[in-house]
Amino acid sequence: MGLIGHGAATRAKRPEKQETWGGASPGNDRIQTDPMSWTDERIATLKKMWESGSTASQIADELGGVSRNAVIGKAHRLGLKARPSPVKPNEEKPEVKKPAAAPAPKPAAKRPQVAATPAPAHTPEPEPRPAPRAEIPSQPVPNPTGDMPRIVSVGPGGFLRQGPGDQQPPIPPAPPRRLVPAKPSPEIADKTSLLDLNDKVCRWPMGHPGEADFHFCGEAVNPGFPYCVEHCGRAYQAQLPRGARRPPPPLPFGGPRVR
DNA sequence: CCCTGATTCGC
DNA sequence: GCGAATCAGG
Repeated sequence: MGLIGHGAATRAKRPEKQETWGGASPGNDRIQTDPMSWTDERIATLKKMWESGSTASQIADELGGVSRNAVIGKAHRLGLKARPSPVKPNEEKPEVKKPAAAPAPKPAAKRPQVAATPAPAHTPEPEPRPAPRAEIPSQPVPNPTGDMPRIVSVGPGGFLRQGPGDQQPPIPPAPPRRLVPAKPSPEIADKTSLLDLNDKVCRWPMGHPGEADFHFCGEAVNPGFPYCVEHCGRAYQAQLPRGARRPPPPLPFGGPRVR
């Protein structure tokens, strides 16, 4: 006794999103009705974007009519999951508590969650972690003494450039992507691997670091450049003036929705 | 504070 | 099955 069930006292109600398609005016038949159920297409888009690394918010915004929670819930129901989640590194650590400090029983009476989770605390899954993977050197460029003659090369874009040393590559060409736990699938048989790199072959990364088939271009370099002619055209681009930002990332999703 | 995803639980 | 409410880490 003595325990008075004080409901949510300071719990501010924060309806994440209560989008109501108020636009559904009477007489408006034809077009899809409110249900907005998870059609196959919507699910497909959800999957695609989810696996693509898009955030739940973006997916929800793209799909429209659904909250990000709905997206997350659906994704989990679909069996999707596993993405860098801010909260969920839970890994039972054996013997890390102090016997003297006591278990420090947490009241945790914040909410009647009825958890009742026995939590066996058994982790019979050692899961052997593969050794760390070598990283790509940003710019190994052995370029030793300045014995390199001043070569003026012409890029595909018709640009002129001095030899290395006068200028450094402006932007790193490696598109940052989701890192994966390194798969043991050396499918890079005839591919140019990290060890195959030298100043004669193109260092343009193909794929994403950490992936099984990650390798390098390996084509003959454009004289004076770390990349071949083709990739020079991608690595060295004129700086666009402010205001002319470049937001055109490939949109491989099913429905190119324009807003 | 914002963001994120995970989870719970009423519907 | 769905998703708001809530939790929790960055």
